[in-house]
Amino acid sequence: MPSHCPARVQKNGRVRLSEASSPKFETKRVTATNLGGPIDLDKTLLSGQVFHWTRRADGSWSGLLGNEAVVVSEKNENLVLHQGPDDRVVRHFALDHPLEEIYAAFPEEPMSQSALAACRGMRILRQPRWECTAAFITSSMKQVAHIRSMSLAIRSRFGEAVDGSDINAYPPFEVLAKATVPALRECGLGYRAENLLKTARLLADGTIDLEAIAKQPTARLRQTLQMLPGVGVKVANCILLFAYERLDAVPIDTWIHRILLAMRKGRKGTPAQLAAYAHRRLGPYAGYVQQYLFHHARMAKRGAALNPASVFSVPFDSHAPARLALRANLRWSISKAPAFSIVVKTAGCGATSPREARHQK
DNA sequence: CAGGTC
DNA sequence: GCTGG
Repeated sequence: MPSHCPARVQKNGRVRLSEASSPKFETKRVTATNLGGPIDLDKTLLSGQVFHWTRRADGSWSGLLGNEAVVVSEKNENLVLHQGPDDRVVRHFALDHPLEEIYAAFPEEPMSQSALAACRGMRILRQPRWECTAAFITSSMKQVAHIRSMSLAIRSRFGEAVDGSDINAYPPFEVLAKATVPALRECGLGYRAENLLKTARLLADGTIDLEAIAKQPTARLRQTLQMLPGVGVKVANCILLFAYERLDAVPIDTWIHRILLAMRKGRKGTPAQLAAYAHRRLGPYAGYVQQYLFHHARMAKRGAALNPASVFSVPFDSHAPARLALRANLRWSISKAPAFSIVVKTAGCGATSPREARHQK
């Protein structure tokens, strides 16, 4: 692709954002009728599955798909493509995922239904394998915002400029394989630098081929991925879900861990037992359910900081009306659906404050 | 204290 | 055990 053209993009990255959105780029409208279902772009790109996209003042999003600049926005719940290769963009945003079928498979359980009501339209992307693998190797014990800053730092330092984009492409593993631990640490990786470097080298010398292993069944693929340094069971599940379209894979991080405990009314268990429970309880699209629960819980906490009463003192049952209204006429203009409470011990439908929940842990 | 790993 | 939002 044309990524070797001399970049019009300066190093300071402050390139003609206005030009990228100027009328010289034809605006194509991707409608639900010809290309699949609707999408909630904000929720999709803010849910911590991909980290380099930037929301602009006008609400559109700019990012990269491999080595190609992409600009998209949302209109009437449809994806609007302003710039980028349409076929690949549509595939990336997974507009063919059968959302209604997926929603029908969501568990009849208050937290899942609450998350569904709040996050309708959020899609799980089909991400490039290496970029996704690398991003989640750097993710351990990091906040989403910092994973993003590490990704951008690595792109800026090691990646190639992309015509029409203000950020660089993610460097191929062949490039990172030749990097050094100190250089990677300067991108903010800390102890993760060594893992990313070792993984890049394993891929560069052909020990593991991220494309070739895609045909492995999920359990085996998970084991294969865990051969990479820095990839444990949680990160492996993230890669399975976000880069190998294994929609039943359930990454269990601290958020999902707490939520699963709440679903089990506080009953603990080994990691394997919780994973088994998650698959039983969350169903065939467990990975989708997981992503909705994750994003909703994070947003609920953010809201709680602003207005604690509005989020955490809502009993589960109070969501029922909104839920029913939703199902009645599949409209999803609910951007302010009530959040669920995360409680470890639920006595009836009593509200539990976040502080109490924490103490009960 | 944070989307864990070894 | 690294490190920043």
